[in-house]
Amino acid sequence: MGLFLSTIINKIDKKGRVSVPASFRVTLGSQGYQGVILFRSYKYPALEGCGLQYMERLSGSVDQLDLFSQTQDDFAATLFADSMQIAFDGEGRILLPESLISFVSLEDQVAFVGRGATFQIWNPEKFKAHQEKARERLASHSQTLKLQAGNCGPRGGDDVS
Amino acid sequence: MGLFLSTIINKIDKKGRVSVPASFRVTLGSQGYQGVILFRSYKYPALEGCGLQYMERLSGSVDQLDLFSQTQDDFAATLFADSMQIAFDGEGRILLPESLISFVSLEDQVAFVGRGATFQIWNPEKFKAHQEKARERLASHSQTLKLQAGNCGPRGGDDVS
DNA sequence: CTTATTATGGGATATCATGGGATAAGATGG
DNA sequence: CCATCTTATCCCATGATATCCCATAATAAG
Repeated sequence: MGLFLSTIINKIDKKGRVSVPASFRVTLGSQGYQGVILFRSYKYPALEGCGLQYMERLSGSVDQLDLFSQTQDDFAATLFADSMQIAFDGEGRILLPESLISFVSLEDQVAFVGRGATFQIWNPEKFKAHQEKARERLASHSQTLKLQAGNCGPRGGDDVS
Repeated sequence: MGLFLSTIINKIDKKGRVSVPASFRVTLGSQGYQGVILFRSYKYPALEGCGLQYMERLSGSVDQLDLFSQTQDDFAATLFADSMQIAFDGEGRILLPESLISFVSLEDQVAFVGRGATFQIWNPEKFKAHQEKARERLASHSQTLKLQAGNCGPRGGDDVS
């Protein structure tokens, strides 16, 4: 499974269509579905995005929780209920529902923000401010990162809440 | 087998008919029956919904419980005795029995709530409140979900918080 | 510099959701 | 067994919008 890298800003038109960056489309398509899964972030004014395979893995994780347990119920009520599966059109665009456009305060541009195994969709101005804060935090704490061994690539640690 | 995702709100008419969302109809139909299985939730003022194939798997799980045990009796009394198999009409609608409408306190709108392998039917206002509580519970316990391994083989899952 | 790919924009068509009415089927009573 | 009533099923129409198709401009790659 490929990675979502870079931050790419595309336009959203009057109908709510936006081109998904070509590199993201390749990574998404390799997961078995020509489209995206989107849901509202719980932490930021942004959308969380991933491919179908990633969502199926999440689904498998929820299934491994005890059937009918409170935790399973709560994940289902938030994660699946909030997710939208949106297919690419012939030109590699998706149509964003008005509810998600409002949630993210999109105007005429959309920022696709790669996050390794997943990506986010932001209002570009808001993301800029968010990124500055992230840089400041890393700099002030001199944060480091352990490089994972092997050829599976970084899989975990992505924020979906 | 596809996933039930999103929350879609449709109208219920005077006859008790409601359109099953097109994406749900596709997922349900792929399970071998053009219709839904519905039964009353024992935890929430909602209906549990699934496809025929899922109900068959549930049946297989209950069959593995001890014959005549209290648990098996209880499951049988709730899952099977209470279940209704309702076919789509020509326009992709189902007719909800008055007993289920009352149980869920439906007025003029119905929320179809995707939950991965199954879905629920709620009164939209009640679901909104329920979803907020679920978010709060997940946030307050900092619940995490181990991402199920993909095709990297049987390694330990990674946290997604 | 040329070609290919990607992104953008507009319009037509198909699908979905909604609403109403006719007909058929099932239940009930005589 | 038949008649009647109720309601489930089927059929049709309409409006909204999602999907599809096409063209053009911009950018990336060779």
